[in-house]
Amino acid sequence: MPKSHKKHDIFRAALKLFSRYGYKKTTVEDVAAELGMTKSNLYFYVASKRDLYEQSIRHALKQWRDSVAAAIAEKNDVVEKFKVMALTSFQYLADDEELRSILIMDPAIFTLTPAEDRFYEINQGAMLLIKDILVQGINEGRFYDIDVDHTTQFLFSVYIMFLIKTYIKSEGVSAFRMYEEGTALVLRGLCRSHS
Amino acid sequence: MPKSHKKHDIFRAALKLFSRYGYKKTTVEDVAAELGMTKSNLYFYVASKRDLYEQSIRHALKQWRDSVAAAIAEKNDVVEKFKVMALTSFQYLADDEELRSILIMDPAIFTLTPAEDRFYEINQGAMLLIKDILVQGINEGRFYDIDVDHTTQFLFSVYIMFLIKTYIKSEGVSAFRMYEEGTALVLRGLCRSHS
DNA sequence: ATTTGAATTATTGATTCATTTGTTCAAATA
DNA sequence: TATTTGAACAAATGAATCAATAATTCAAAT
Repeated sequence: MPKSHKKHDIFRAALKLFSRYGYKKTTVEDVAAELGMTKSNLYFYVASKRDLYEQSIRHALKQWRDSVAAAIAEKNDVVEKFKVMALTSFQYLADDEELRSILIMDPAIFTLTPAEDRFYEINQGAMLLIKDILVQGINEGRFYDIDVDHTTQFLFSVYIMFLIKTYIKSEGVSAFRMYEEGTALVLRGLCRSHS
Repeated sequence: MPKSHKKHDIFRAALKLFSRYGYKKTTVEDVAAELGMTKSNLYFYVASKRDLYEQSIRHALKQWRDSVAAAIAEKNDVVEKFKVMALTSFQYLADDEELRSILIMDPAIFTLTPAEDRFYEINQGAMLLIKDILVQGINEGRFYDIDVDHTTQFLFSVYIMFLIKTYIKSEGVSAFRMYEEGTALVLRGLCRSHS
């Protein structure tokens, strides 16, 4: 079995247990047992319990981002791209119960501030998805000639805020309606002409 | 001295000490001493240490809201009102160092979720300021015919988010530029015609 | 109506200790 | 060589205790 696939199994097993019992209550031995190996062998793949935890989350976050990127790639029209991005990136969490559960137990994973973001590179990748759409919209003359970087940061912050509101604190339906209304408002603020 | 003015003094003194030492490190006796009274007498005005703390914050938050309301009342044009609201409500904290300091020590004062908001009524008042502007804009035909309640919630959430980013985590200048860019974007999304 | 001193009750912080859990590593195995 | 193991060691944790500090009450005084 290739090592990368083995790591995939490890991270998925770890995520499963961490999401059920939380970081503290989950022992390295629990994870090893779930994988049918000894705990000392787990240390062949990760540096520490903390490392196992962070890498497991990293792994899940990357899958999320790639899934959104794939959905965007299917569209050509900028406005469609924007809408798909807003929707799928938001909906994704509804399906991954384990990741959602971890996020609730460890809300610091979603931070409003880049400086204390443990998953900075991954989120940078997510912001790039937004930025590319803004750039395309501006180049095609469909979006106003805005400050791309600051608007990207603005939109990403709003997005993170809604994830927190919807999934971490669970405002559910109400937050989703706000998200719809907000997305529409923002899209009007971006587009030169409205249909 | 009227009782309400006495309470004002008490809350201001308490805020001063709480902002300097934090909730735990500040004793009821410290506050009493600052006011030149005994701690048992302080209990004539408040129910508990917690009550003293919460009321002090409540007091400060009300002043803030009233200050913003006054600034808005000076303008007639909706767009001007919106701009003034966005600016003064954001700038206010820059001047009240004590409140800012408390907010940093107790970030839960600003929550993204109404359900766990200890200062719900006060924030409802703040949201009313936004709502009134939206209603005026729609009635005058200058804003799109949006869902007022959800848009109000959306804008208030975005506003709180920026307060957190700017004053609690201190992203300072960068966050302020985002706020400007965001405000402009939102205003374009609201307005029917752009100049 | 407001203030006080003294007494009571509730919290907190420091300390200890037994137990669990995280981590390392030399030797074994495939 | 890459992976796995068991045994040993080190670090973290939770429970229990206790003294000190701080919160709260209240009858009496102003």
